[in-house]
Amino acid sequence: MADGSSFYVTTPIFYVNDVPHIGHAYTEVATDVLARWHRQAGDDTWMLTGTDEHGQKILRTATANGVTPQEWADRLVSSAWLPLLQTVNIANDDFIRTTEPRHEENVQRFLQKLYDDGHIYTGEYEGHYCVGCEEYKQDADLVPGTGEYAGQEVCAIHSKPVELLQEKNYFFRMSAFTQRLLTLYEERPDFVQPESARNEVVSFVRQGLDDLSISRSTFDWGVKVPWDDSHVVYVWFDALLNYITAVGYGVDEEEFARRWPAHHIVGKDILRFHAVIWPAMLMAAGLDVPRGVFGHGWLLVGGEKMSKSKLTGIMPEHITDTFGSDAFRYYFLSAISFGSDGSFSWEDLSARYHAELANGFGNLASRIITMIERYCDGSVPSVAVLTDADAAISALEKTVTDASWQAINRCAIHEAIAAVWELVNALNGYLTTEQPWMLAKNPENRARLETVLAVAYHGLGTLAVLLSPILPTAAAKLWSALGAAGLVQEQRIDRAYQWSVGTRVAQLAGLFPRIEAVE
RNA sequence: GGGGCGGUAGCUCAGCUGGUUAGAGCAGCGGACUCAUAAUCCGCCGGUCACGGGUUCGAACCCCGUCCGCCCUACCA
Repeated sequence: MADGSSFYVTTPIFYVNDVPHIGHAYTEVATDVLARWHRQAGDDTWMLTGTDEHGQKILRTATANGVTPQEWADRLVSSAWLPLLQTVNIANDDFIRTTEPRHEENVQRFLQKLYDDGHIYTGEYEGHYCVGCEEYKQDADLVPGTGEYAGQEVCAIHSKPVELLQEKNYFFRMSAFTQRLLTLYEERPDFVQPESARNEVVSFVRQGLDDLSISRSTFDWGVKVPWDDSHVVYVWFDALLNYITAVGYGVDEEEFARRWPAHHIVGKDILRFHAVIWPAMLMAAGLDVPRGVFGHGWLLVGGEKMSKSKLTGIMPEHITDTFGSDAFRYYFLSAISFGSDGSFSWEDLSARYHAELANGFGNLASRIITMIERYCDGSVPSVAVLTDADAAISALEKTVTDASWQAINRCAIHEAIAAVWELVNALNGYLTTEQPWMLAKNPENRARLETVLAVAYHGLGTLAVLLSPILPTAAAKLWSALGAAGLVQEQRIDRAYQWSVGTRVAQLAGLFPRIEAVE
């Protein structure tokens, strides 16, 4: 059960130069559902998201567009990234930008401490640098170029030439933490989830870690290295620190102690930064490592991974404009086992929308509310004598409440939804079996009719509470149609079946109307 | 080269440390019902569990090998 303890959960901060696609929205939605669920269970919850705004790529794009990098970042944050949160209905508690003083100042504070404590040294680095990747590439990462770059070695990811750079760099002695990291993975098997992601990380660290170059002097769009302002901090080193600068690191010890450590939800492509580099940085600074790092899978479109660099992404609005934000949230979290890759297709989305949301849940709500209006004049009925069938519904309400909460505690979002859906299906079956419309034809069956409708009504309310994190809009509409008091998101989800019934139902517009033509 | 993950009904996927006739959802087919968003409920159809060996009383699950897909990592150059 929830005990009011701290639950701090983060998304990665997104690189503002990218265009938001459904992969970004997927990460946001998954994290938001975990946060909403914990919040609704009474945990001291905090959800953080934000944007990563430094680095050479942004500087170059801004210059090409004739504006300062700060102006460029401002523009993208307001035109693309904040709207994304609205599009998929994210209830984040904070939004951090790496260009904010609260971040930059404390990145410097963190770095200075590592420097003072001997974790940083001066070195020389030479290598092939890919501007697109913001990192030096190994030879193996290079492939022969084609087309206009024929004859040159190009980055395998961006298919653009790399640059041979040599610079004085400051290095973080990450190699010194190899053993401590392995011990961490050993002692806390769930530190990296899922299992497949953990295996990758462990085998990587077992090969031994190199020290990490953490500064750049070839451009200046970044956080200044405090003891050498001719260098700026490497963008990843800078970015990772958002997780602590956003909750008071260095300035508000009370807040920091209350929130940290966090659960990090990330795409598996950036797992290593979060499961290796980041804990090593924290160890060096004498801070707690995260509670856990969960690497979710990729969305596959036509069997291929969506790529942020190659713009094969689908915009979230394409989906929400037709199906709504609730459907977006439901679809990606129920259809994909959280942690695995998942296939997206319009056909599958449409099929699941109609089968599960429209015909399953939406229609269930509609038939129950309508019958109470028609047979009870809208007045919420109460139970008389309970049959086994009635008791089975009540028992199931508790079962799925417990099962879904347990699943959420394992980050098994899809399992939580599947558990709740057992109640949706059971209630549809219950109505078919009990046939309240038949009972209504004979006044002698009045008590039984009211009992059946009361049981169904109660189950529907439990669904509203349980589905609130996933379908916040629909759940709120349903809650109000049920005539229940307060806001649905304020109802304790870990005991959803104990909600307080209302006295009168109100008309309910279709929660998930059928959608006839899909592009 | 080393390593990881995966290859299960038309589609998307479950199948924990091996144990009776391999499961679900969707799609398809048939029936019941009418409160409801032409919705719901029931039943049926449907698989040589990538392939070849092996271990075992018994393997989708363990071992060896092969093929295919994706990913991580190295190196020769």
